[in-house]
Amino acid sequence: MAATKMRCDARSVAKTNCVAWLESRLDAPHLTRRRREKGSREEKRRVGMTRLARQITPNRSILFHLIASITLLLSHLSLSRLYIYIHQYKFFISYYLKSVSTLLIKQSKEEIMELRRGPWTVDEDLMLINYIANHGGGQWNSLARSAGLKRTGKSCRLRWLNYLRPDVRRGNITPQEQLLILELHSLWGNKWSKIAQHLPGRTDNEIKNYWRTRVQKHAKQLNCEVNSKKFRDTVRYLWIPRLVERIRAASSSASCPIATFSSSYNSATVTATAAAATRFSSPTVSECVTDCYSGSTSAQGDDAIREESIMCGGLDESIFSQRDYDNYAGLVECNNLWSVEGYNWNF
DNA sequence: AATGAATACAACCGCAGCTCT
DNA sequence: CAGAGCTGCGGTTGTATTCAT
Repeated sequence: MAATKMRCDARSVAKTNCVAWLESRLDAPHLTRRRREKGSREEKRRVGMTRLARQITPNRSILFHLIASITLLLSHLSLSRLYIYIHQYKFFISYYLKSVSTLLIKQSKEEIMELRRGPWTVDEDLMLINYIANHGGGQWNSLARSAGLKRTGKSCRLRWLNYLRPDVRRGNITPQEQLLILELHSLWGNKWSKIAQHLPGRTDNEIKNYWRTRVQKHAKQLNCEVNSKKFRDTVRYLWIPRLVERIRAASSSASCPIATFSSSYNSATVTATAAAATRFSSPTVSECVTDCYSGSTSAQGDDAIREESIMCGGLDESIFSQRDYDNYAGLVECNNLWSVEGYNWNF
C-alpha cells in the first residue's frame, strides 16, 4: 500500500515536473533571449566557438529536455491519459516538433560545415574568385554556403574586398598617397572608408593599417599623441613639405603620372608650399590626383606599381631623420608663415 | 646562426543601420 | 512593429616577416 502510494507520488511529481517544464516553455521566450546572449571575447576565443555554435548549444538542451519529458510521460501515463495530454497540448507539441526538426536540420548542416577561421588558403581563394566570377558578389552568407566555403559570409566579404578584388592596388603606399591620406585624415579623421574612396585601389583596411603603424610610429618617436599639436605641427612643417619635395623631385627626374599636379609644388619657400597645400586641399585638385591614379592603376601590374613607388620616393621611413626631430622646435618658429587663408589643416 | 623585438598587415570582432518578413 | 539577417565600418588582435643584437 505504502509502496503503491510512493509510486503514485513519484508519478505525480514526474508528471508535475514535465508539465511544468512544458508549460514554462509554451511561449518559448528563451529562443530569442538565448540567441542574444553574448559571451566575453576571451571566453569565445578560449573555447574556440563561433557565434553560430553558440546559438546551437542551447538548442541541444531543448532537444534533450523534450525527449526526456516525452519519455517520462510515456513511462508514467496510461494510454487514455496520454491521449488526453496529447489532445491538451497538441498545439504546443506541433510547435515543438516543428521547431526541433528545423533545429536538427540546421544543426546538422552547420556541424557538417564546420566553420574555418584564420588565414585563407589558395584553394579557398580560388573557390571564392571562381564563384564570384560566375555568380557575382553580394548575399555573402548564402554565397559562402553555395560556394562550398567553410567560412562565414562576413569573412568571405572581407577577403574579397580587401584582398581578392581585381582592382585592389598592391604595393607600397606612394608619397602621393601618403600626402592624400594626411590631408584627408586632417579633414575627416578616422573615416577610413571615406578616405579610401579617394585612393583608388586602396582599401580602408590598408589605409587604417598604414595610419596605425607608420603614422603613429612617428608620433611615438616624438613622444606625443597623434592628435596633439606637436604632432600636427610636425606633419605640417616637416612631413608634408618633405613629401612634396619627394614628389616634385620624382616628377622632374621621370615622367611620373603625378607630374601633372606635383609640378605646381615648390617647397623651396614655405609660402609656396602653403599655396600648394591650399591647392591640394581643394576638391578639384584632389580629383586630379585621383584621376592620375585611376589612369595608371588599371594599366599597371604589381611590378609597375612597385617601380613607380621606388621611383617616386618609396616608403616614408626616410622622410624623417633624428636630426629632423631635433630640429622640430626650430621649424615651429615658422608658424606665422603658414596662416593661409581658406586652408585649415584641422588636425 | 640563433633569438628576441619590432613591424606590417590580414583577419576578426562588435556594433549600428538598413531591409525584409 | 518586432525580430532576424545582411552589410559596412572602425577598432583590435594574431601572426608572419623583417630587423637588430
